Amino acid sequence: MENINETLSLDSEEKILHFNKGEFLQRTGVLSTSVFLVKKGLLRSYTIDEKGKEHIFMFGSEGWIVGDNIEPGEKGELFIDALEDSVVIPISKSAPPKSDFQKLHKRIGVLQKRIIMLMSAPAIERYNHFLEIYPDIVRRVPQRMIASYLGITPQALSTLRGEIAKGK
Amino acid sequence: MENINETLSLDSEEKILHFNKGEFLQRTGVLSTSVFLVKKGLLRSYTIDEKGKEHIFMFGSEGWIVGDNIEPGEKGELFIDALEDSVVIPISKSAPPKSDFQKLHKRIGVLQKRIIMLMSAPAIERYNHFLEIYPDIVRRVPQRMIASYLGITPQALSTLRGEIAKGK
DNA sequence: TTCATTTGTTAATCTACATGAATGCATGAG
DNA sequence: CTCATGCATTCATGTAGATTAACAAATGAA
Repeated sequence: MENINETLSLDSEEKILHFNKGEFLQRTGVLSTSVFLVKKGLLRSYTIDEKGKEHIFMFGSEGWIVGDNIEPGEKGELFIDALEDSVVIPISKSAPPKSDFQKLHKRIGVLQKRIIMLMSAPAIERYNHFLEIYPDIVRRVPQRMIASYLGITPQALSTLRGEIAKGK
Repeated sequence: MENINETLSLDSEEKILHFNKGEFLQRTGVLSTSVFLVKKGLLRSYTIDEKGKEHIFMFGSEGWIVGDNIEPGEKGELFIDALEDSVVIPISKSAPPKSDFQKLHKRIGVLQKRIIMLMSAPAIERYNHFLEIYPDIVRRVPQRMIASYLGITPQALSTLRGEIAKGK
């Protein structure tokens, strides 16, 4: 569940892309053919539901892969944007480099844990787990985004943090 | 989100394992080195939380991969057992066959959708989505397992189904 | 600097779903 | 077959977290 920090084995040609804070790497409804390895900075992927509410799917800082794993040929269902100025390497989904089953397995492991916690753990435990897993990200993004990632409202997170502070 | 029905490209030696209904392929706390491609039958993977409650992580029928994607070298956190007599092919996580990024991406896609729905959709929508995705599985497992997969209690699912029936 | 926007906090109320318990049915082992 | 166990349903009650709203502090653009 920690960073993926081995270097990725890459094909011959290796594109590097720069995105400024606030720029979009992908929008919902657009064909999605690659995922992004973050070399520097911070990305986030998220959906917007029919009520207009944002749900953050993943954060991705240095070493992580951020992407929208929909069926090949389908339109993406996630927005991906840069929360900090970022440098990324796009990785094709259809013709990937030799690499890196381990990374994919790791990624699946993170999602696995997330699902289990969404189903079985109350918000406060999910928050504490988040703090363990992403100690740095907590300091890099506003709380409302962490709430969104946890699947709760900013108000609920605020209250919950108040209780932690008191209980300590 | 539908079955993964292309044939998997495999290494030279290809083990085939048989499990009877009720048998375990993996238990929590045991070293987990491979995932399982289901050729026939039906598997399920699940955790048991500290209150003793079961949470189904995935069902896997023909063509699906079922596994416990924890860090290499870590102990598994899922139980995997056979809900029907099953035939599976173990696939190593550390030295995988040449195959099949597409399959992994597909698998990630399913998890992605699941997380998004757990965060954003009420139980009834998750249930309807489940019916679309796994029309067959609904008939193959008891309802309490579907409830578990959806992250709700059997009672809640029952009530919810009653409402759907009335509303129709 | 000034003003507008975003952020975090607190509090009152509402609701989806959990919990616990009782009941009737189906199933499978002996 | 018979009985025990598991399963689905319904109901009464409890609760985590949503919603709405009001306000203060921080941030950022002109």
